[in-house]
Amino acid sequence: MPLTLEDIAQQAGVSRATVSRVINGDENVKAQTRLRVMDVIQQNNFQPNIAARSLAAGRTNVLGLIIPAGVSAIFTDPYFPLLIQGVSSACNAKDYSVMLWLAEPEYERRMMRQILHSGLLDGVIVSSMLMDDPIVQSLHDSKKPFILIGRHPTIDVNYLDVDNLNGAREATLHLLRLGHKRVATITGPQDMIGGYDRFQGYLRALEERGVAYQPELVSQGDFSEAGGYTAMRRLIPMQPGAVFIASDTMAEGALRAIREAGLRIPQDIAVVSYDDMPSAARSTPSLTTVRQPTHRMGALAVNTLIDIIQHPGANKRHIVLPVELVIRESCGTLRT
Amino acid sequence: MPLTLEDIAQQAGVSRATVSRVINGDENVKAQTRLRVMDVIQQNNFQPNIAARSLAAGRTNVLGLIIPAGVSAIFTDPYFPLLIQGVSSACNAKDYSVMLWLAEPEYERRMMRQILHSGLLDGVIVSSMLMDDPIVQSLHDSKKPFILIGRHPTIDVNYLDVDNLNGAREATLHLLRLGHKRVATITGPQDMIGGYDRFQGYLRALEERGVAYQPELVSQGDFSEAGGYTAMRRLIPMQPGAVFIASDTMAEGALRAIREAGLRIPQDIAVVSYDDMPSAARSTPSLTTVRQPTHRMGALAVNTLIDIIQHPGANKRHIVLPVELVIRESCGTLRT
DNA sequence: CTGAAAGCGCTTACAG
DNA sequence: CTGAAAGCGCTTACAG
Repeated sequence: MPLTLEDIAQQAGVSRATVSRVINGDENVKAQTRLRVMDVIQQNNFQPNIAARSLAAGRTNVLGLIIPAGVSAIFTDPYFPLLIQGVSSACNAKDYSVMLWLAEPEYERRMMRQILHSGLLDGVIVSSMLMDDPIVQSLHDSKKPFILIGRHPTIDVNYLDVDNLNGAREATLHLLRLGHKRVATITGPQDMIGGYDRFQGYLRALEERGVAYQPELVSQGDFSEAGGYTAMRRLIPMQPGAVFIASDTMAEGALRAIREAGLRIPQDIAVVSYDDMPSAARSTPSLTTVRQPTHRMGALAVNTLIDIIQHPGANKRHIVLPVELVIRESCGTLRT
Repeated sequence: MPLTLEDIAQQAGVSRATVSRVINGDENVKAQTRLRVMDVIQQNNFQPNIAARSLAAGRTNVLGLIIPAGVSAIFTDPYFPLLIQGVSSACNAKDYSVMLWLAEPEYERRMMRQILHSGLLDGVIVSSMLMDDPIVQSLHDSKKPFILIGRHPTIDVNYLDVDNLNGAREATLHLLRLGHKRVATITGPQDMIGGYDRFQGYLRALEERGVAYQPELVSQGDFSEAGGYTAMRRLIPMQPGAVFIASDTMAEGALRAIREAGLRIPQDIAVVSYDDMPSAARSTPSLTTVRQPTHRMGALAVNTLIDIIQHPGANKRHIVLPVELVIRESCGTLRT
């Protein structure tokens, strides 16, 4: 049987209240007592029972990470492993644990009940949700601390995002400045905020340069490799000279479609994409892409959420990280 | 405030013991009472407090999934998302939740304490461990139910595996039967059981066909795309006519290296790989590969683990799933 | 078939 | 600075 507070207390010659105070960093313990208790804890490799703590104190040091399972990109996009790694790593450092929820529609009610009422989670991180997903409203209506990765267009929530609009705008401007007239785009799903904002950034760039928006140069993808492939095949007959693609993973699929059509990159079609995943530099040709700090976002979401938990009354956090265009081969150079 | 058992009991006009029995499927409740109680539960969307249940009953309906964070392939190999999805999905169906532990060496002691002593987990699934990882021994020494994905060479544990040796053997035999003399291999790490067994399968095939083993035709990878690339570059000067690669993801890297060297697939170098990830069929050329049911393995691990939890005394489970060679373009056809 | 009661292992006012 | 005690919300022998 695992040891209990009581066991430690006996060995240290104090009450279990004192042991509890030591463990929870309460100031009001004599330094000498503290040391003695910590010694005994160390020696026994003691770990307090989380369930008991949760019941008594109402906290568990467990955070939930919710990702919709429906997103087909979850299998092909390194975004998710990177994000999960960032979340996990920050949790470890802060003595929190991660509960992973792949949100499947058929279990959504169960999931929300568990999250909101089971008392298992101190807070929740939500990533890559559809904008109209009722989960966000449910969380917002509850007392449960949570943070979105990706801003929300209508509900005032804590969120962490990258500057998608400006990233996409810069990427598109770069292609326009290189002299391309027919700059197409492969978008993400328009019901995901990241997909939406990146498309808006594309439009903004066209507008700034006085280039007319041409609907036939827009092809919607789903952030997956296969979706990028299909979207590019629809685009090729429109003879774009360049294309801004809303994710590296879709770009991989698009490159495949371009190659199959017997066209060259960047000579026939120049490409700029988004994410700067580790694979972008290894691609053939290497991808010019907008770098976002995915791993760091995961970690920052954790730290912000913990801060939210500890300061329940504070204002909503709106954190927007800058992005950066990384220029490689796929966009080509100035057309002369 | 969330409702408690007591609230439900009052509304239903019974004691909280009876409500508890209904929730936990105890037979000894009159059908009529059961219906009444279930009605009240439904109406209130009641969810029992997990911490309290855990403390009282010693179970949480939470399973842990441990994956070593050190594996570089975790970012590039769709194996992990697929496995996680399988685990998550099966847990949802069985009313369990998933705690994800990316095992980072610096936090390993903390992790083991939490897993073994915090009372948070009913059981643990461990995937892709190094063979000599002390986690396995720690779990084995504890009372905590657990199952390995991938067999263990020396410790008698519950495990679920695919027939790696025979899969690799079939893959290699296929290349030999096509008439190749110099069949190379890119292995996985030899301190991971999957990497080891697949290399043994390669050796077995050579032996069966009376082909001498040539160490210069063996190049070790790490299950990542980049590792496959590097390993293939070492192999190309040895002029292999074919290569068996221990994962699809490494094969992607190897294809890149072969292309860069100006060689054709399969005409100059034939390729067979392992996993049959969704990307294998989309690759150019499409990959001949050994199919393993990754998603199903995740789900089966969950169901087996739950069974282990419910039958603590039973014999150790050793489940080995069959694999199947899927023939596509990358292996070419009979040389004439 | 049902209820009263003990107890799971913590935290935290409260009193000193 | 420390301890005795109440209480968190469940489960489960035990008694009837």
